[in-house]
Amino acid sequence: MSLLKKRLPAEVDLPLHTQAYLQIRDAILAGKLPPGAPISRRSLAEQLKMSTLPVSDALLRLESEGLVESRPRAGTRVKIPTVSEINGNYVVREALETHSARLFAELASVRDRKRLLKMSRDLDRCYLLLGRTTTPDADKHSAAEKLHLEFHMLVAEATGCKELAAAIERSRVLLFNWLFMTTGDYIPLPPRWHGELAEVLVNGTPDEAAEKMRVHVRYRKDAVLAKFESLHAADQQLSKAIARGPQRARRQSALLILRRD
Amino acid sequence: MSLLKKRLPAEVDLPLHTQAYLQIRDAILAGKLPPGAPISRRSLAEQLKMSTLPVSDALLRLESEGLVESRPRAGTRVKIPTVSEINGNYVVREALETHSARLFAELASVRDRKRLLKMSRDLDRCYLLLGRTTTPDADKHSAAEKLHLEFHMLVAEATGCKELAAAIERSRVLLFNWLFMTTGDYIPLPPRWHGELAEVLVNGTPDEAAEKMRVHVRYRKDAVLAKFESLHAADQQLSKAIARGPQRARRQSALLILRRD
DNA sequence: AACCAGAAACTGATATTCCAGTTTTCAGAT
DNA sequence: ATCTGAAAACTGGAATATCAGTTTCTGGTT
Repeated sequence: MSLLKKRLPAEVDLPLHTQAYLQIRDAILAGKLPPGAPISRRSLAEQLKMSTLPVSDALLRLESEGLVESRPRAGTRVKIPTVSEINGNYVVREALETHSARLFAELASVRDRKRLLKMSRDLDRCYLLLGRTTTPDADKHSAAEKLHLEFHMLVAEATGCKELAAAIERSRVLLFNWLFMTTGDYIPLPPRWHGELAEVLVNGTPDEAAEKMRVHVRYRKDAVLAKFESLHAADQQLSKAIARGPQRARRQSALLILRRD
Repeated sequence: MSLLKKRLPAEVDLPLHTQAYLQIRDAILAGKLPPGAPISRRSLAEQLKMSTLPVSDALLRLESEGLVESRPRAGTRVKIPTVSEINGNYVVREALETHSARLFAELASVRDRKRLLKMSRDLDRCYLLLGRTTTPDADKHSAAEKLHLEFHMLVAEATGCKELAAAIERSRVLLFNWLFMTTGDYIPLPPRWHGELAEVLVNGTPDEAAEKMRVHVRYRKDAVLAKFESLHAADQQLSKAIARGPQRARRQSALLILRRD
């Protein structure tokens, strides 16, 4: 049984290494390949019906983007971030998103401002529902995060600067993946959390927008970091073994859900 | 005659594709492969004494970083940026560097603050000398820009966040390369330009540092953009031909200095 | 049981080879 | 001279095969 779809016909005219990149990336982001999961070029090539060469190209690219880590001649796996890397990611994100917010307040179109307000209401409603459910649902959680991503990308794209939007997306993709590691207990957000943010972005001065966004980005940072630290501590020996260790893990842990077909 | 060094012995234990990446990148940044220069995987592989495969891997990586552009089955060349891309690069850089300045003011060590002040004096002196010379010297220009890069990297590294420093370096490397396209007439800087910046970073509040850095980053932006626009306009048909056109250009222009051995 | 060495299995890296698409060249027609 | 079109040259993409390093397995020793 394969974890991946086989050759979407829609992507048929892209180079194989691009198809491989997109499909592996999607599999990781969808949680089919969770952090720590070993990746075999050969079996992946078989599943994707291509040679190992385009798969290697795709993995090289994913590695340079920080989604995957590889040790020469030993193995490749979905990257398990360190606490320091997560912290660094948040720092970069704060830089990019505060600037994005500033530019949005300065030059977003009326149409985009209205769209942002509407999306903020949807998002708040979505999180509210999520907070009420007794049993944590991974799918709903994932859907909410996807909407959250869309919200921030709307802000970035409304600035009209593609490069800024791309940089923010890169930064967010990593965090998006890592959030699945902590899925289970949900970190609650204040009510109207995004509504208030959108309000300031739409009607506030650029400085106010930037500062509001700064608070927004920082809000989850400490909670996420603390959770990662406790996970790493609880699982110290496994974590250490994995740091330089084998590719094919056979044990499960609170931190990792590893699969071996 | 080869443009590239052949296999540095110091890098001998790195994977070949990494060696290729480093050497090609250095060749581009040193101006041996100027923007627009065609890149042949086969001849490059021969020069580097390896097969085309690691060279392809290296070029794929350089492409994802924006230093090189490739059209399937047509050719690869050092990237010629558009005006919009240069503008986007400046936007991202402003976001990263203002945040870097803010963090520096907040938590840089005394040692790093002193080092920054010293370097700012050296840098100002360097630019002063550059402004006085009658004939523009590409080597001196390059040396000054290298020092300039070091200055900003010191600020970034003193924040203690590796990911932020890496993001700033990526962003700056592109501009560094593009600046060589405009070498010839020098855009003068006010005296004590970096001295004043360093002063605020070292002694000012985080907000003051961020705003000072914002002004600093924006200063050259308009001048650089204007120059690029005029170059593109003056060279419109060639520029257009190149946009989708042939790999091996045989003509020279104000914009491009293309080589064919 | 715990341990250790050697064999087997697997891994990523690389060379070689071939293929199909693009560009260039150049002879022949206008 | 200028245009045209077919062939030649070159390009990047991909498959296959092989190599050397790492990890895992296995069976014998203590």
